[in-house]
Amino acid sequence: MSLLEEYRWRGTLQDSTEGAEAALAEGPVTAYIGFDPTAASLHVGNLMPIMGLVHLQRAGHHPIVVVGGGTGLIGDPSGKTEERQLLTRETAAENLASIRAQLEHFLDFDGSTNPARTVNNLDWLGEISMVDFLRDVGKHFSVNALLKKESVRRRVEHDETGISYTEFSYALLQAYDFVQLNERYGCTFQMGGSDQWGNITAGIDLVRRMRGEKAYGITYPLLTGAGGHKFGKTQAGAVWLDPELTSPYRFFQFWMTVDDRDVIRYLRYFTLLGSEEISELESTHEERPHERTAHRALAEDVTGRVHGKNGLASAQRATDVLFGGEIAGLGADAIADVFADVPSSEIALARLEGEGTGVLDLFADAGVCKSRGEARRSVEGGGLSINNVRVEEVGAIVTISDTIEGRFLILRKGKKNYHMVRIV
RNA sequence: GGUGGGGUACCGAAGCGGUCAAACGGGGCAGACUGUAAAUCUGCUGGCUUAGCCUUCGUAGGUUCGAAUCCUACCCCCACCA
Repeated sequence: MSLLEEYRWRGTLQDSTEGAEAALAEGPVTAYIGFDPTAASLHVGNLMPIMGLVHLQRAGHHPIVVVGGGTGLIGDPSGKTEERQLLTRETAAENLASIRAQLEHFLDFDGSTNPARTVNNLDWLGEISMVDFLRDVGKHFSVNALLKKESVRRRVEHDETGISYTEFSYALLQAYDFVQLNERYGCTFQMGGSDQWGNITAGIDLVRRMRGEKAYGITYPLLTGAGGHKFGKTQAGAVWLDPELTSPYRFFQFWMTVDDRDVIRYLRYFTLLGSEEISELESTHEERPHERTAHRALAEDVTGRVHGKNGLASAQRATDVLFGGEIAGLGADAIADVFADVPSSEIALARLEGEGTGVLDLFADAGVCKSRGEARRSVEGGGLSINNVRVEEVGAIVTISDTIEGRFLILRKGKKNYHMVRIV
């Protein structure tokens, strides 16, 4: 199966420029995707492009990840209604390093035949002089055409926000990236989200004009969840790949609670499972949805890739206990293990001795509830429990005798928000 | 710069002297039902030492027994005009 056929059945091919398929069929090509170094970690929203590169590399092509240290300093106006906050060079460089580390879970950077590589476009954007840039690059762009670009026009038409000259120039920089990558690495492909179409074609044109070479582009669709929610956002914010920001347990749970209508699609997008396996999961899911087979497969595959065997194992252990068995039967050591990934806090032993501590304070201090008032309301609505026993009274008192072997308290809000309090 | 309109809780949006911690909708949280799903129904959605008290309606002052509501100044936004 060719690369584009792979993308097609997975539903991750939105569009491709003319001749792209033939060029890919001829032999290994070098292709790139750009990532914004706006944060020190990638999040699940970046998985689509990452998987795009994974398939590319598996098909024997050469992936290049461009972390936009230079363009990140400028800001892409696409999809933005307001001027962006600019990054500092230092931040961009730090973020780049940690992003690269995360990508190593997906791509092979050491293989001898077609290793992936990361490059920072600041390497050339930081060097070129204004005069050279305007003469060599700017000359090829018509302002008239730029003004017609959707991303620019929307901003130009809105007088209030407008667009700065800086962001207006963004498309030129990205196009110039393509030229540089073509020159340095023989790169002839660019991939990106469908909102990048304009930037990609601008790059292709510039490669043709400045380098006299034919280049291609393909785009993937922008992701939306079935409920119309933004993909990858939870009430707690983005779902990050960094275990410090989103624990493997939470990460696993994110996939376990995906809307039924999305789960098969996500299996195609975010796992390497083949079409037969996915079809099988699909029919299992349709016949016995309560078994959550498809969700489990999705969560296991993605969590395993991002957090490794150990991360996946601990997330699964916690999930099995929390959503299957009883906490009551477990010893403190087993609990410590299971809850290693669950959010936790500490409480002084002294507060549980004698008088003990009120449940409202306990939940508020642990951060499970934002305030005592919220804790009170949750108790009234029957939403809180300690060690899986529902809290019935607003005035309930917790003492050392309620703890698990004097070491832990397991707080829960709602059905799936667990929190461990360690007694110190 | 001129004229008119406006800034209310997470968002949108009512309120226009007391009965306003502020209608309604969305979102969020929780409960029920299920399957850790969706849909639906129900409750909650400023804080606290909770029959009460405290802080909130752009900012700062003022009038009044009493202000989100009236007055003054300032800041910001929107529309039209220049």
